[in-house]
This record gives sequence, structure tokens and C-alpha cells, in this order.
Amino acid sequence: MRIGELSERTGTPRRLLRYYEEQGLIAADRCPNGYRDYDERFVDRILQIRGLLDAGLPTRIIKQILPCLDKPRIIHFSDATPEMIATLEHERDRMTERIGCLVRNRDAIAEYLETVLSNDRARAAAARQASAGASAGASEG
Amino acid sequence: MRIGELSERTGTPRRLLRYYEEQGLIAADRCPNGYRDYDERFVDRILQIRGLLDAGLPTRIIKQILPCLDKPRIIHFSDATPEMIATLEHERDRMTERIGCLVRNRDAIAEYLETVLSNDRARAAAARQASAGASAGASEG
DNA sequence: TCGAACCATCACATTGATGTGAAGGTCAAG
DNA sequence: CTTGACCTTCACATCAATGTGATGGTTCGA
Repeated sequence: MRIGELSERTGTPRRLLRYYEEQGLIAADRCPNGYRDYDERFVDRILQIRGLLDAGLPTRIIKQILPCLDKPRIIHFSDATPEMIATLEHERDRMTERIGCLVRNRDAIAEYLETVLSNDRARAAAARQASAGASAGASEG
Repeated sequence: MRIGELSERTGTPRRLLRYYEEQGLIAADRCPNGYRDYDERFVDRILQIRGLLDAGLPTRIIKQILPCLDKPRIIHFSDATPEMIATLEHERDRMTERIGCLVRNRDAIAEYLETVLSNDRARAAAARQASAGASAGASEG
């Protein structure tokens, strides 16, 4: 598929697909005429990249961890230098921290929403109650 | 405490503490001489802000969700407009997505590391084995 | 009273992820 | 053969978060 289709299917501006390639995150084939040529797997790959970018990882780091995430990981045994291992361990820990932070704050938001919404429900119930009482002739003043 | 101490205790440049204030994320008291004056609670607050920034949330959003995260949330019932509720629900969902993405990729990294490291252990064991065999006089060509 | 170590504001620079548009090549359809 | 919808590269603009430095006020101890 060409860049336009990949762009549509991933909701990613062409500009950024070229940018990700420039940053070494993806490597597209080229048609004889110079057009970029992507296969199906790029769809998930782009989505993964965008998710990680959105989660705060810079392209530099994404570039490093992406190769380790392919299914047949047999190939990558030899090129696992000690520095690479250290980087991966560090990023893994950083991601765990991020996850903890996001979970804490998301749960706090969820709890807040739960409180506010249940409060709304109670108020709505009270309003129904009051209107029922009013239609029965009573009023509280 | 003044800005220097808060900076040290949170590992955050003074420049950024002022920036966060400018963005409305925090509101510091002022001493008579104009110096910013922070109390203990700012330490956690700054750490929370930095965590969220690191997790990809922009200051604009952090500013919106922070007030909902304070412990005595009784005050915030009235100012919970429908738009605010919608924003919070949206951000909660976005955070859940981010969490999912981070968890998936972190686990993949962890699994990769596990594989590589266990491979290393096996190789080390094999090396020990070989050296023991060599010291016993045998060799495999 | 002087200097060091704080603090203040202001302003300009940088970096990474993006937006946008120009200038031009390719290709299928009319 | 031209038009339109793709594609290419290149370049400059923007935005948010951050770095850095200038200029000057406050406080405190020698």
C-alpha cells in the first residue's frame, strides 16, 4: 500500500509517516517510481509507535525498543549488547513508573466521576421525589 | 519553603516551577518581599505534575484534572459542569488507553529481557561446563 | 558595608513532534 | 495530451516544554 492508504488506515498524517521513517522507526520499501510501499504489518506498527509517543516516549527510545518487540526474537540474541540490556531495563522501569502514575490518577478521576455522578443521581431522585410530592399537593417552604 | 528548596526536593529546575505556576498548575503564596512561598503539599503536587507530564499529558489537561484529585472533594460538586464531566471521562479513557499501550510494550520488553538473560545464563553454564571438561583433559573440536 | 547566595522578571534559544506549503514527478482517466 | 490525484523532497512555521542568561532586588554573614 502507498503512503496515502497507510495514512488513512492509521489516522496519521503523511508528514508524520515520513518523519517516523526519517527517525529510523520504520523502513518502507520503494516502488520503481520512488513511491513508498508498505505492507499490512505497518498498520499495527504505526499504531504502536503512536501509542508510545502519546505515552511520552521520544522517538529515540521507541527506535531502540521496537526491534525487541518482534515475534521471532531469535535473531536479536547476538546484538544484545550490555548497554542495550541496560537501556531496556531502564526503559522498562520508567514505563512501570509511568503506568503507576497513570493508574493512580486515572483511578482518582474515576472515583471523582463516580462520586459526582452518584451525587447527580441522588439529586435527580430527590427532584423526582419532590415533584411527586408537589403533584400530590404538598410543598416544603 | 522557597523555590530553591522545592526545586531540590523535587528535582525540578526553578524555571519549571515558575512555568507550572504560569500555566496555572500551582499557585504559590508570596512572602512580603515577593519571594514565592511553598508548603509541604507542593512537593507531592510537583511530583504528580511531573509524572503526568512524563506520561504524555499536556499542562492544559493536567490543569483541568488536578482540582478533582484533592482529598476533600466535597467542594467540587457545584462546579462540575457537563463539559467538565465529559472532559474528565474522555481523559480517563485516554489514560486507560495509554496504560494498556505501556503495559503491553513493557511486558514485551520484560519478556525479551527474560529470554535474552536466560540465554546468557545458559551460555554461561555451558562455558563453565566446557571449562570443567577442558580441565579434565577433554576437548571438542 | 560588601559579597555570596538567594530571589524576582524578562527574553531569547532550543528540542521534538507537528503543520503547511512550494516545486515538481507519476499515473490513470477523460 | 491534459487534468487531477496521487507521490516525491525541501523548507520554513508552530507549539509546548525546557535551557540559559541578563538585569536587578533581598538577606545574611564576614
